[in-house]
Amino acid sequence: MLNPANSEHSDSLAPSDPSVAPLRQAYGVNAGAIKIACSNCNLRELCMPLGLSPEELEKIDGLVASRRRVKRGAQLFRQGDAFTSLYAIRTGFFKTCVASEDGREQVTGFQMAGEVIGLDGIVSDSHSCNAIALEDAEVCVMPFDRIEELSTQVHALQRHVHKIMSREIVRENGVMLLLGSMRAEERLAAFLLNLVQRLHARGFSQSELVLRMTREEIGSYLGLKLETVSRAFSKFVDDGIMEVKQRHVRIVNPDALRDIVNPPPCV
Amino acid sequence: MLNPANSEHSDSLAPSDPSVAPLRQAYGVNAGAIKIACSNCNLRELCMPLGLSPEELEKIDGLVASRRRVKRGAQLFRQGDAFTSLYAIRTGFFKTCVASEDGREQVTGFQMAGEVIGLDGIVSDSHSCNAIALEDAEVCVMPFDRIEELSTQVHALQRHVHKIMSREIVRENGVMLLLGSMRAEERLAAFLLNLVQRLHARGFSQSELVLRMTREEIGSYLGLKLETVSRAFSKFVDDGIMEVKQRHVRIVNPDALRDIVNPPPCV
DNA sequence: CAAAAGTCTTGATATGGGTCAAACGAACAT
DNA sequence: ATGTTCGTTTGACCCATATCAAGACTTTTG
Repeated sequence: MLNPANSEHSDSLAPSDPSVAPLRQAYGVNAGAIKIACSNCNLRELCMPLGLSPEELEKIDGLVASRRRVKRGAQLFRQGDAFTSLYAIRTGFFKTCVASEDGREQVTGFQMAGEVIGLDGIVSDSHSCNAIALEDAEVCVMPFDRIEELSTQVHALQRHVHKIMSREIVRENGVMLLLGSMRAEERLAAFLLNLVQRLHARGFSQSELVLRMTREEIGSYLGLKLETVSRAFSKFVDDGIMEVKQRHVRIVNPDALRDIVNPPPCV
Repeated sequence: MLNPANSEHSDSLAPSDPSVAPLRQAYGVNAGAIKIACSNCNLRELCMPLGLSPEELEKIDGLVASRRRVKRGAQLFRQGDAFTSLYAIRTGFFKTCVASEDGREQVTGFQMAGEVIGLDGIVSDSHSCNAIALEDAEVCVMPFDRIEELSTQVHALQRHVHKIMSREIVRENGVMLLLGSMRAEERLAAFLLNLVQRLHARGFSQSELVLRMTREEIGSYLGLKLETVSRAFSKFVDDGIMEVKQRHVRIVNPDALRDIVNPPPCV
């Protein structure tokens, strides 16, 4: 059975940082006084390149100018804001969305710890989408001119920036495939599989997750109405593929979910 | 009236290159013998950064390792190919598309002269989509390791690469909005307006264009079936918004087309 | 604690676009 | 020139999802 009552702590997307906590105790300082340094951060392998030399690591430590807390519902940046920095998510969960002139809104992505947002702003020096925290969040602010400066010195960083942008392009290709050619249940199945896969990579369960977004936000992302999303969830429950209680989801039969996205060849 | 018969030359996406032609004559050499150099290329302002110093320009000239011709229907690269280079389109017209395991295909973009393709390959060192020429084409092959090497020396190039990738991300955001929230006629209107706008930036007509892709390919890009695309065209013709004869399109009432994409506020 | 606002589920009905089918026209090969 | 293939248009019908509506549950606010 799902037990939503006790999961608010364990399913947090912001596991306490074991690499920092001991330091904090040893020197008896508070979080604010600790130098902001990627070399100390347990998310480093998610947002930063691997295999850096000690010297390179030291340079990289200068990348993060500051940290910024964003309350649930607040905007990290909005359409039209001047672009200055990329943001690496330390804790919390975001959505990015674009709005057309006549008010239609489209969620373009959901981002979690270790992922980088703000890439949309580079091309025109101003952001073309909104980034909104879906739960209290903290981000590392990385001024883009510093990134560009350091990229010329640390080749692995340059590589990494290129890969992050390319990954986003490939991700959006996948969403286009989803929006252009999949049916409602296929879309939701693909979405859920993607979410658990990313959460699993961060040490969470492969089968259980807590959605941080509403049915309407899921629907916007998937090009569906909230009622359709709700019905698809109900269908999955009826078919014994998952248990759903509000935003708590447990995937009982992941293979069935995969088969929905990629129907097995009719033998 | 549309006159398809005489437009095969004038509407080519590959205007002859006036900056190269005189050189060719002066030295009595053929195209192959001319040094491949962006500094000579009239598309430079489309694929390369502006405001380079003479020294920087000279360095940039080393970027293009070779040119490659791609026949209509042939693939420049395909899903799974090793990633080595980005390609700047000199002449011709491409589509990029992704395919899911079960054979569904989604056109992710149409690219024309001056645009760069191949960015999808950076993240995993192998391409995740197919690039197919929709008419005989020629591309400049830019080995990506050279790009990264030069980027560390020429700041404007680094900037430029970042902007090109960001632009692609923003474009795909727009397609997601289109696929997620627009109706068939809105999608086609938005698509046509985008096409003429890009063609106009290359010196072609604002109102007349020749489609290089089939109804089916348009439909795949827009998340519609070819019959729906055809019906939307017919509707536009009925409403006097455009004239359509096969792939030749003349936009008679661009304002009406814009109103379809962005309905004017009900006063 | 109660009221209010927000979120989710479910049912009934409507509709935009998909599917199937047929015919036409253009391009191409024999 | 003539048959063949491919792309396009159009009609008839159908279905997946949208829309509208009501009620239940949850969270927030006073």
